[in-house]
Amino acid sequence: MGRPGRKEELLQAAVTLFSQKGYHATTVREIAEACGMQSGSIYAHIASKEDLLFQIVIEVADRFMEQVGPIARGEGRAAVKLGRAMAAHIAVVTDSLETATIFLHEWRALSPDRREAVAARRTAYEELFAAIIREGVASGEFAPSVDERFARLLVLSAANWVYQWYRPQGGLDPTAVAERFAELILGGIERRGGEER
Amino acid sequence: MGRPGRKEELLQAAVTLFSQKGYHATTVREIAEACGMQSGSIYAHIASKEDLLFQIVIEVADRFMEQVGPIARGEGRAAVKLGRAMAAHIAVVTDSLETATIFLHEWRALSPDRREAVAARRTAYEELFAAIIREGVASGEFAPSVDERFARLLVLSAANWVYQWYRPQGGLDPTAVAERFAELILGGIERRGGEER
DNA sequence: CCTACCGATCGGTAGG
DNA sequence: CCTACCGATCGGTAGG
Repeated sequence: MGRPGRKEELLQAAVTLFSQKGYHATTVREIAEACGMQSGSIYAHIASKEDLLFQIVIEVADRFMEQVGPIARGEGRAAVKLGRAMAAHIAVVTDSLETATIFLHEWRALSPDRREAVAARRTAYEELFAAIIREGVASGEFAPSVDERFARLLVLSAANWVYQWYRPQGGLDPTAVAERFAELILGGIERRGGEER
Repeated sequence: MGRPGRKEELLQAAVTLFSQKGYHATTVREIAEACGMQSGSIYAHIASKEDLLFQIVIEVADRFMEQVGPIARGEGRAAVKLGRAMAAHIAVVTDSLETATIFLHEWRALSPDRREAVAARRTAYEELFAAIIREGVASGEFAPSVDERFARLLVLSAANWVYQWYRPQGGLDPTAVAERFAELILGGIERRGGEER
């Protein structure tokens, strides 16, 4: 045992270290030291190093789903929903940059069983975006030529890759990031016949 | 010494292992074993495990530059050049999927000096795409509202993320992948006033 | 949560 | 390129 919240301290230390150096390059000794305890003591709180990774990954996967799910299932024009879904996704990435980095970068380090569990959640999540795109095409908001799979990949590529370049100190508002991407993806970069979009 | 080409064998084994398990999870013993030698013998050919990683990363970085550089510096409409540049980039990713995965995923494992050298090449490379976008905006091909940075990020996010989902067995032609992305990015997904794009 | 320690394994070297 | 081996360090455990 020990004081409560001690496991959260370990998780937080693991988040910082895993996101900075990667899972394999981080040692349990470093995690323990960051919490002021001996390396062996860590196992009074967790079963294994991989458990820490798994908890981190699952938590952020759930967060993506919680934030984007209601938007995708809600009412409204597809273009608006797509913009909101992107904003919600990007907000999760930027607000939890370290955790999101681990989710997107370190899931390979999980054991096969757990990796599969994560992959299943991920597929379900991506389907939220696919559904919005399908709606837009069906309603005529989006061009009939739009390929559901590639449109989804484009949206999620841009939204995921944010973890690679976004730095909070950059002073860039997550909402602004999402808006620019949504504008580009919805309208395209080529000049239109008129000038509006 | 030893028979020539032995270093290339080691590099190839490292490529496979680094791309599958990651740099830190790969041991020099595995690399040596894949080439039928003892772990200590590897150091007759290379100075360190990190040297293998660095060579792999630099080679593919150069390949991106060689393939896309002439397109970016060449003549033609910006929209055409952007499509070609994307196609060239994606072809490098798909043709060298393992190497590209290491380049995009494992460069963090490099020592600070080498990481910086890679970052510098990367910045120069990204500038190729920025230049094409600038051209398109300047010539009026692209909308004046197009943000150079975000357009570049959108293009490179989609083109880079390919390594995360592309599988050669999928039977998907790299050219087709690039064409779909280019079409979506140039034209947008919203239906236009007319029906063409 | 500490002390003490485990078996395994790591990247790399010496000396041929 | 092998044999033999190094010091260090790894994730994790026993027994309080």
